[in-house]
Amino acid sequence: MANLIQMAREEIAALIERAYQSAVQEGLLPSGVQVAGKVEIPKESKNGDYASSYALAAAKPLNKKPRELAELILAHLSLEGSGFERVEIAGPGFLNFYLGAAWYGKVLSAIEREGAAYGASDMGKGARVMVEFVSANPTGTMTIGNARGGVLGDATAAVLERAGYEVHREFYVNDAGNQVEMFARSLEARYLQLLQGEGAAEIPEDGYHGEDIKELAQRFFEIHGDAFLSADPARRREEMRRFGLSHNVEKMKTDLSRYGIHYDQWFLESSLYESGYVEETMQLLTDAGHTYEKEGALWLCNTAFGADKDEVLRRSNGLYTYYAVDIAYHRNKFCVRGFDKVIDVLGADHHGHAVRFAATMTAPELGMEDKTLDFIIMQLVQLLQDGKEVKVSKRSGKSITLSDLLDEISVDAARFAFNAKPTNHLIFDLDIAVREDSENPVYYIQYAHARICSLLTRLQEAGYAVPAAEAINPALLCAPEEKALIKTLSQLPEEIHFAARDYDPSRINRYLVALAGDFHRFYNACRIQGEEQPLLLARLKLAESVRAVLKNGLDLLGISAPEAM
RNA sequence: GCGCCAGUAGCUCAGUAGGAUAGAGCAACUGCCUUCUAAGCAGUAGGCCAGGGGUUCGAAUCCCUUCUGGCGUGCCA
Repeated sequence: MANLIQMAREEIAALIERAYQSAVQEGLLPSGVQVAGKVEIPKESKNGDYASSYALAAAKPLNKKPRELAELILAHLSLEGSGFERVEIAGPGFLNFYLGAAWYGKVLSAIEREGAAYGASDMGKGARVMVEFVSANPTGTMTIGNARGGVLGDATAAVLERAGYEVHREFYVNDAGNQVEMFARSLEARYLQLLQGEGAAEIPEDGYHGEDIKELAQRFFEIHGDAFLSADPARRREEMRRFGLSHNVEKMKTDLSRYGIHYDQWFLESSLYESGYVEETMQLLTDAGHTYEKEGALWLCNTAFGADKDEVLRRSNGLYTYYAVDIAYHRNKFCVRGFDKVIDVLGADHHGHAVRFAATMTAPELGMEDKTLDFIIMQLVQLLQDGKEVKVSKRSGKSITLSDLLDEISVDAARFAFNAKPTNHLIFDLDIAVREDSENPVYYIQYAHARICSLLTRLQEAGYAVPAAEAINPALLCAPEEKALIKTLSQLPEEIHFAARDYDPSRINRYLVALAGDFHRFYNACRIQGEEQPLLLARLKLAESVRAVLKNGLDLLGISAPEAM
């Protein structure tokens, strides 16, 4: 699990610390001054492979001019036995370090040795983390927003797994409560309309008016005929509810699976009612004195925990609210199932809920006050077609569903496009996503992979096998394009580390674009076939390493790595 | 009103807990295939990092403030 970048950073920090101590010994600098000089990778390689701002940061506490201090450090700095071959002072006092050839060889060795695990770390130390995502209401079809949430959640989970967490992917099925009741009533109305004409029944005011409800009623009719026409309405609705939910949940499972998303668990909201856990949780809050009754409803005194308003837990009609069940659900995640950390991926329209729920979490009686619940709030997706915004409206039936989308564009393109940026506002341009050409960056990456595969085949036919990392001379890989490429290869572990830390898997997309770009530039500048054997073998090894890392990253994102295009 | 997210090239976006001359991709223009995939590469052009203050050696980045946009502030989920 080599993070060669981090190792290089630590090495530089140690080299400077040693130089500082050595200057102290000679009485040139005061002792005991702790300065955390930052080691960074300069934007331009002419400023070194790594640069330390130590002299800039330490100038004041050491009472020296930055440039002067840098000279002093440099004079006491020994690169003997380090991965660096050269260090110099530049600009206002940066210490710029240049890597030696052996370091480049180490990168290729690490990729070879670690294989598909390259980039992994033990950051999570095996902690059990649940990522709950999509959790679309089973009263309808999944939207573009769910498509984004699916990719974001799945990719975040993948990145956390690679970073050493034990990850559990969960879909929360809202198969109980008010919305489901509305769903059943809407279905019932459509069923009755089907049998007795439009005027026979009316969809409830807050019901579901979409075409999908009509279709579901039609299917129900095809199976049961008019058997439920004269049945007890409560029984009829129960039957239709069950039918509708199971149909919709199956559809979601199918669509998500087609999308490459597989859950460890589909958790039923209804199970929280059945186990009495909702009731128990409410009792807990009531016993603790955190609730009050007002106008026939039971309220949670959430302002006592710092929220901006109180929440209704039980409506005056006796039904529990989403909020109440959500408290029970999160208690279940932490206290029953024992997750160390829980991440909820939510749409921006739920951010208010996230803020208020965080307040509720601090109620000590719930047993979650010291637990980690993180929210990934993604801004809404704006859909663009023919350069114009497509208004998403469930009611008008104009919304584009996840399965519509997958009929239009490849899973690879969708997974890439929805992970193209962090959680902020995303503009999804259908016209670009549909295109299978260079306008679509996913093909840029896949093309690099396919190009290398073809290259490897050609060389194999010519009798050259990919050598072991130990067998090549890394000093031969000295062209700027080769060095840049290897440095980018070395960055995957760091990228995964940051992606896991910040819950930002879109870093991997950007990383892969950069890696593909570095490869294409290398490919253009450096030939392989026809070179002297040592150089040919070194470059062959480099190409194979790039292929492996591209595959590695694409796998992480659930995107295919084609061998030919 | 209050809260959350945002404002960087014509468009879509990066900018790795403050670093050196602000970067990609697309679109535009100019070149590069008799040799490993041109779905590629090289180059040109394109910027008051929304505006204004502050913090310091140094700010797109941190603080304050104004403006603009999206979302939230339901006995909806």
